[in-house]
Amino acid sequence: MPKLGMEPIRRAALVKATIDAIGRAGTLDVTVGEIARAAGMSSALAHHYFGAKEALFLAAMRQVLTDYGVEVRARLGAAGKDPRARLAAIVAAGFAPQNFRREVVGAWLTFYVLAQSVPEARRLLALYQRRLAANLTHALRPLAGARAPSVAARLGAMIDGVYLREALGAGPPDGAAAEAAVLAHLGCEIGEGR
Amino acid sequence: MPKLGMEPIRRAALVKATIDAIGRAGTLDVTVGEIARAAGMSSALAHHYFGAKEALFLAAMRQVLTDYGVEVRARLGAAGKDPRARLAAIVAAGFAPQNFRREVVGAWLTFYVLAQSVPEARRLLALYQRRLAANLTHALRPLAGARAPSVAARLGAMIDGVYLREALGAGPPDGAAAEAAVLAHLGCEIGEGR
Amino acid sequence: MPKLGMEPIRRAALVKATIDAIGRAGTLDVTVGEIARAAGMSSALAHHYFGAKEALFLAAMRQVLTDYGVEVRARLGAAGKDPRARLAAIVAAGFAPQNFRREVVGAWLTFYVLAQSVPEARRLLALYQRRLAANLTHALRPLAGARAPSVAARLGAMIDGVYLREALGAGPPDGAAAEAAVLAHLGCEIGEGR
Amino acid sequence: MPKLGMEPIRRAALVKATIDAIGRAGTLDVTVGEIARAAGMSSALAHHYFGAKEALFLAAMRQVLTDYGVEVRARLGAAGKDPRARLAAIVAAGFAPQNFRREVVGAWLTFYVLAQSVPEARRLLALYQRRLAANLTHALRPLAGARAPSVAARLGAMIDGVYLREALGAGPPDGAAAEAAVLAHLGCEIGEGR
DNA sequence: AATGAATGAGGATTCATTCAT
DNA sequence: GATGAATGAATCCTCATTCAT
Repeated sequence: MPKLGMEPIRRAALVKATIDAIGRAGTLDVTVGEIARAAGMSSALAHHYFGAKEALFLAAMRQVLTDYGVEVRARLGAAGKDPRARLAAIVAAGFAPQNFRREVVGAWLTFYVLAQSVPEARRLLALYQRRLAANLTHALRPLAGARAPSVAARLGAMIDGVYLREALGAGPPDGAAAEAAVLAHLGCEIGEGR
Repeated sequence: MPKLGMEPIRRAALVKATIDAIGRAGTLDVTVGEIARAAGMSSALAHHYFGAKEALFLAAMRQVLTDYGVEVRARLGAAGKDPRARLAAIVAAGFAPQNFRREVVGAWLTFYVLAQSVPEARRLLALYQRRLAANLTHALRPLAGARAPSVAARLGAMIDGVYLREALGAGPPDGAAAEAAVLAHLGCEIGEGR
Repeated sequence: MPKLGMEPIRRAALVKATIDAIGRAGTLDVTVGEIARAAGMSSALAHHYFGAKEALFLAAMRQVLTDYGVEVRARLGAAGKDPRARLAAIVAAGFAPQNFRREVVGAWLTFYVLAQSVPEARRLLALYQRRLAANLTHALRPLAGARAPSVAARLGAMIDGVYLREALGAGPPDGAAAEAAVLAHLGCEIGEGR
Repeated sequence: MPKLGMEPIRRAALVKATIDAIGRAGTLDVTVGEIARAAGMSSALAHHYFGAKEALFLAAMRQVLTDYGVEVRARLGAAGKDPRARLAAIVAAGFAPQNFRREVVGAWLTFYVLAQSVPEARRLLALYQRRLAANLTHALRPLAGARAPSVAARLGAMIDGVYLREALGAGPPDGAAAEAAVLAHLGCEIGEGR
């Protein structure tokens, strides 16, 4: 008995199932059938809602980036005006338990790969990187002055690098350690905590 | 016109074609047929020599890691005893023109993904990471003392992060800029050049 | 023009086509494509329903054995209590026109071969042999007493031997002659009709 | 260093390897490569000597039939003139240890299948059956008179049936039991040993 | 809204067979 | 005499996608 207004529910379920499936498999080699089954529906319905597999992947990617963005904004809101606190908030957002689960980390990495062959994915990723850079630069301005952009670039790279390494670690990802590594780099760049 | 002793030649050609194909496509979704054709032979022959697609991928990965190792050793040999020079040599090896071509960088990223689902790939990557960490730690010992291991970990993450970002850059990868970013991080960690 | 509830229809059509194809070819070397085409569908659909070629073969084998079992039970039901009549019924079942067509006989032989390499096929065949032996032994008890089991074993072998020879005969299999041969053996074993 | 006069040796080795391979696998699905390797040579050489896979199979079949014929003649020679002894000799030949090994029995069965699709194989098998029938009929003449041909036919079927069942038995084939079963049938047909 | 039915296209893999050496 | 090299031709199987219900 199909119900009305199912569309958003179905879409969300599919997107979630996609992220989980990709993250768990560590590959983009997941079938629409698998995803749909995990989301409790037929693959035909998945196509009905997303039209094509790639669109489903992009929606999943968008979701991951959106979740991250939401987390960042929330933490920035709580961080107040202090630049150091704002930087810490941005960094912490990426390693917060919600977004730093194994599936999400695994999915993130595969999205980097997707970005190499799918222009829209590349655009999404570039957008994320620009926003991150902007946030970091803004927060760094009072602390690093003219060096802010280049420090932000390095900080962004550091975040990605640490993330990447966690994606391949054996055990469950360790958010605290990851965060500590990035903050150590940051402290060094802005002349603290040596 | 079959000749004798073709095996090593064919294998090398296939490995090279594999790296190129994966790097160019930015995906592991390349067919054995494509690769074989690029290497100038039938897909059946590729299977004859490698048995299965995965073995071909692993051979390609091994090659990339080997090439990197060779580069590192060569530069370390030329760097002499000075710790700072040795660190610079290790960093520079990763961004040297031979290994920092677009295809190689793209392939490298996909290998990270492969490592998520193929144990042997994971092992290879872990081996590379351990060697890198060991090299860095050793060179850092005189400069950072007890901090050497953690500095090495961060430096390794930074290298990966910068590499990752280059993999997605629009233009051809910029080895010099990448190297500069990593060295800036290093300088900061060991108290120079701010 | 897809309809609902096609599955049993398709499965049955595939099983029938498989028996025909194997029987006609006299080999297990029939492609899924051939079978599917003969059953009026794509090979992909055959895989959809059976998963793998072997499963299709086993289903065909099961069908042949089931058909035989049905025939036996029907004839036993009609044979009443008389042991001699029951034995004749069992023998006749194997050579009844429905099951003694060239394709079925040919298929039967190839299933013997399949049983040599596929455990499940071996199990099915063993089951058939046990049932046949049990039926024969039971019916022979009043006529052969303690000798019943060994007589049943020989009778079973005779049935198989006659079947085997018909499978290779030039013309269409001759059920009446085959049956007569087996009954002659039986008569001899239980002391009649010499 | 190729030697002269290798041809008969190579051919024999290939034929033997073929029988073994088919018997062991219980299928005709053995590759020329496997067989050639087992015979200690390249598959190219196998083709050089036999031209095609089917010819190799036929040669193997011929060998099996020849071996059987040799055995029969040897035992008939030793049996003297007594009809009963001659019949026993013919029967025993089929179940003699040399020819009643698992591989040979398995191969025999697959050859029956081969005969269904390869005319030359059918001819070979028919030849074997005719000779067997002739031998049996001749020996039966003094014992069964005009009934000899039909008794011979049944006896042949019995031999095949018992052989077939041994081919599928779990353990190693039991020649003695098989022979006993056939002889029991024979005794019954010619009025002995009940 | 939802799905079972259905398929075309494609890809990995196998293998008999050929050929130059 | 012998073989490594090489391939074309299959074949199984998977999967995204479409469609009628």
